Amino acid sequence: MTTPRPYHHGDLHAALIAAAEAELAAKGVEGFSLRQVAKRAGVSHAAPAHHFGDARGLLTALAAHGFRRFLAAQSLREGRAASDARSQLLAAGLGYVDFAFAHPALFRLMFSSTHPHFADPDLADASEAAYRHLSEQVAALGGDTADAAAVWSLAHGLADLLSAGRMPDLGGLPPDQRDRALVALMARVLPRPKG
Amino acid sequence: MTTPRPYHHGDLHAALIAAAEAELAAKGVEGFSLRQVAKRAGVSHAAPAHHFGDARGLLTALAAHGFRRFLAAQSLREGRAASDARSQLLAAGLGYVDFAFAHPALFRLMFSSTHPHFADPDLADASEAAYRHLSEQVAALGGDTADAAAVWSLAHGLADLLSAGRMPDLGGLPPDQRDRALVALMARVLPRPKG
DNA sequence: GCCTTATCTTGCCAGTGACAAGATCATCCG
DNA sequence: CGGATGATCTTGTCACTGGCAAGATAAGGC
Repeated sequence: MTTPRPYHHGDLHAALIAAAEAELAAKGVEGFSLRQVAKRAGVSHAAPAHHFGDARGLLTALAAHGFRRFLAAQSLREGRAASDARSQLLAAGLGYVDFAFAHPALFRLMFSSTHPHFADPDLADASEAAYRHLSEQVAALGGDTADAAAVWSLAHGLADLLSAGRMPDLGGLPPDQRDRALVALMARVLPRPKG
Repeated sequence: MTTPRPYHHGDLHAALIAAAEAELAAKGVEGFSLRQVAKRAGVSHAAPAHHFGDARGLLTALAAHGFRRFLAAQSLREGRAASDARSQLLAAGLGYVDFAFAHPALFRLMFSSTHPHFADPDLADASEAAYRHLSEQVAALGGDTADAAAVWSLAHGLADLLSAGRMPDLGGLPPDQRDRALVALMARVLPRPKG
């Protein structure tokens, strides 16, 4: 065999993001180590610097990648839901919680960390796209910015508390029952169809 | 003068918690350094170990201290509000957000960090007291556990997003307008007084 | 075919948390 | 009063971390 791994990796950029996500899931935001990421990717400890500058740069790229997958999680739920605006918004909310539940450390990196550089254009784009999606859905239901703030806060609070294990009663439910409970909660803050 | 600081500090336990809070506020959860805390308190880098074991132990104590002040922030608002159950619950919600806004790093340590040892009896007591306070207020309004989950999630989502600067429209408002907007949002999920 | 440039490695430095061993002090018990 | 015990604090060391500098290797332009 030998193939002692060529000096140039080929696609180290993508490999490092994948390794960083695995490292993040394993050790959490606080235990994240750049050198361990490099080891995971099979390169030397200084290799990431050339692609991302420093640890902050890598975490910024990872957060941006996370926001795109965050939207994808919502789209997945929307695709399985009825096409009316109300069902679509509730489905997006479930996707919001799905993502936080499935990737708690990444969710924290995206929403509860000061490490990523949020002014980075790529990250700003990705996070703004997520917010834009939400506000468009609320607008489609006839809601205003106050409605958007209510829906967002409730979904975010549920996602944050559930992913942190702070709501064991709700988080411990079987998936289908949990979904029904979440929908009932989120329905409370939807813009009223009339008056 | 001289008083070259006695070998024994006197109340290093409390001094370290105060120094840790200052360090946390200055550097955030991610940049927290035990050695810097020791330097702030004017003791050697190994002194904290005797009182808190390790860094995790110090952060655990700090989180517990934070939860007690968290409840105090709610009580402060409640004392200024009308005495009916509805006003009291809304006041507590404002206190919840006040605390997150005033101490964002500490709030993150309490709710979005894996560093504190949440099974620690002192910390568990303090955090359970906060949850108990909320659920009692919801019960006083005639609400059930679903109502409590809705109120908690909405208040928590608002606190988390506002303290992270993710809701500039709402967070940038002058305090009195912001309070009114927050009350209007939280009023949406209060248990309905009648059927 | 040579030179420039991008990619990756090795080696180094200051800073960190944990631990061990020793110094200082407070308190208890005779 | 005084010696012993234990709590408190310091100094020294270790492995590990992130960032930087210098060198090795490969790819691509001329």
